[in-house]
Amino acid sequence: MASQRPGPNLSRIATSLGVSVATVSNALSGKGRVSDALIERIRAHAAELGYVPSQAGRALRTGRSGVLGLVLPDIANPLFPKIAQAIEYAASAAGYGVLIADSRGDITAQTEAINRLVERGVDGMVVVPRRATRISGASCPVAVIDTASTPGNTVAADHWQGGKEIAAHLAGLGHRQILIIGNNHESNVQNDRAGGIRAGLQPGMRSETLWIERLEAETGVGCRLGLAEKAGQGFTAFAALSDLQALRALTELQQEGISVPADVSVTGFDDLIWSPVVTPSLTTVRMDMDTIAEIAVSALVDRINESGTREGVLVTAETERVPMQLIVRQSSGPANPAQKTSEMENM
Amino acid sequence: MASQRPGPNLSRIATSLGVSVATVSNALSGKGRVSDALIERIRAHAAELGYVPSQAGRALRTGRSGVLGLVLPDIANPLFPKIAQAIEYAASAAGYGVLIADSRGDITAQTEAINRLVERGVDGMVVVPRRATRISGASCPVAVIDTASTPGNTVAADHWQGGKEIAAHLAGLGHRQILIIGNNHESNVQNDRAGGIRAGLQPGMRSETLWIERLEAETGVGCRLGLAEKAGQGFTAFAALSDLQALRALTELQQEGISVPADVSVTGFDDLIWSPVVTPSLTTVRMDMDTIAEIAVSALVDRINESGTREGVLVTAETERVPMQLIVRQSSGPANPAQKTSEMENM
DNA sequence: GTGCTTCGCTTAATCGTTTAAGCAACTGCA
DNA sequence: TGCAGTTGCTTAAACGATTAAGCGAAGCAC
Repeated sequence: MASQRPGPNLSRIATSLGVSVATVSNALSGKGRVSDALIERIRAHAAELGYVPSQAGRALRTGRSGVLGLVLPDIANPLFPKIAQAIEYAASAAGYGVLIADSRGDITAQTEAINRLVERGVDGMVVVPRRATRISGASCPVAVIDTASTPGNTVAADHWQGGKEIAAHLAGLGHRQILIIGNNHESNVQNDRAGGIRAGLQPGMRSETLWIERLEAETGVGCRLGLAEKAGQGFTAFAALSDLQALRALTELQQEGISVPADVSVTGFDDLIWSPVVTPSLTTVRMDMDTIAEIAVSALVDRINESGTREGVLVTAETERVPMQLIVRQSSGPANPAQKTSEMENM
Repeated sequence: MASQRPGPNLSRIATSLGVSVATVSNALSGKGRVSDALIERIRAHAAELGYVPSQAGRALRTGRSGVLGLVLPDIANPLFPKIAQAIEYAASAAGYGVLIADSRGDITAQTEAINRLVERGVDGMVVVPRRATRISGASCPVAVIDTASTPGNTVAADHWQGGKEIAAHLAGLGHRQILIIGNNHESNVQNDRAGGIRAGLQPGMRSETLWIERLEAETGVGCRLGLAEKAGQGFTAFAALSDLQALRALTELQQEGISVPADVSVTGFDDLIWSPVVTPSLTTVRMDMDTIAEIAVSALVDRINESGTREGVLVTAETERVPMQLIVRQSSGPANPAQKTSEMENM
């Protein structure tokens, strides 16, 4: 019934060559004492037979599955592709597989998802936490990717610095009144980004923050953001805390006849897939996901190799903040002098 | 060295209760002959100790890992979140974990990714193939999710029918000249969608197709699509084959002062994350990913359970096409009579 | 009461790998 | 020659689960 694996195993190689399984194992892993000649013969024969070690056998013996878990709790997060891709790449390079667990946005489901991963015997996991959830002690090393201000964060993009880049960019273009557009004021990431923008403002500049979820709670989902009115009040730059909000702002402004970047500028965060192809293409700030993933995975792998005891621990990395990179495109331009003052309110 | 798993195992439960491991195994799986009373005692004790079966041990013995592979070769595909989420959910419901393998868009890497999954001992895999690649015989059951016209396709959204829905919708609004905007003319999915649109046109209607990749090959990446000129030629509806292209069309039109939907209509495909929140919100066609994933996974699981021999086979499902659902939003409206004829060319 | 079946549990083998321990044979040194 | 140390391989015991086979005891029929 239990279909035997098709490929050859150690013992097949061993009998076929007239040696013991232990020798084959040693030869392939390079661990024990085997003569160079025999190592060569064994390796050649293994390759010829297309030998693939059984992860199950190895996992059972070593207590290590060679698999990392990836928990992505935010439903349909547009960053998902980049994160998953980067983590998979880094893990794969380190010889690990990646088991995904999505909790469909549900907070209790996050714990369930983590448990499923643990039951499957992952050696560690990378968690991109939902909002401000604490990771309850899973029984394996955990790396958290969120933002520096999240307690227990392992590594993340330097959202604060990204915000300062945006502020500096807009300041350099002559903007004085900036409307920050965020989605959720409880998000650590968005708060850090907004904080960075505010910290980067120069004397004489002011900002205001619009949280979409709050607005939608009053006015209904998908409502107008009322950006035309804000432009009338003298705001010349709209700094969204994510490209998704930037896109929403951009299209709303365009629809109401306000030209970007001639009349006002719009910026985003994350360099999501559509940012280069919309018109005008979006000025944004990109996170170096590959580096972040590599740091997270190697911190995890280090901890796995070092600790014999399989305790659940939040791992730490040397580099906690990875710089973000400003990508200047068409959606940001010099401040329109006509809108610099508040005279437009009366138009 | 090999850290022993923290939790209790069968033998711990067995000795603790003074019975044999086999009995414990039988009691928990409900397979052998064990008295009801003892089953109850064993289950209770296992639960109390927080027993979690070792997947490694089970996998080794049964030859089944309880893990499915998910191969998503298109780099940063915006559908990734929905697909991964749906597959993970369906697999999880069927008691399987999901191991991801992204091949970063590289075609040879697709084979590598598949091999990595096989080496990790997946019981089967779901492949969303890149372009028109054939899946070379992996040594496990494979379900392909692409489109009906792809050879070996297991299940997919009915892209053709989706196209017809769009055509019918636009026809009903009085549009007569439709510009189909696709990205890649080698994509089976996009061809089916375009074919469906053309098949759905009514007498007196005509369509033209614009492939962005071709245009970009001449004019450069991120170039204008020249939709204003097309509008001048009498096209009143722009039917993109993906929401990404729809977004590109929408923003280009808005930027050039053409109002959507007052002057022209724009539609997309896939109901991607931004579609409801842009202004105007996008009329699109949504695929039922949950159903598709469920069909793919259950076809896979059926095949896994039935076949003792672990051959590589493309599995088939009863339902090959899952209907798509038209989502009418703001970006499509009645055809503007002023643009119906070709008089605008001279304006 | 004898023989047969069924019940309820145990024994033991097995999956494929790793790795500690053991054991010849050989080397080097006195 | 004798003894220690090294080399090169083998033996065997795990890891944790599943499952076929075995085996007393009890139930049942004649």
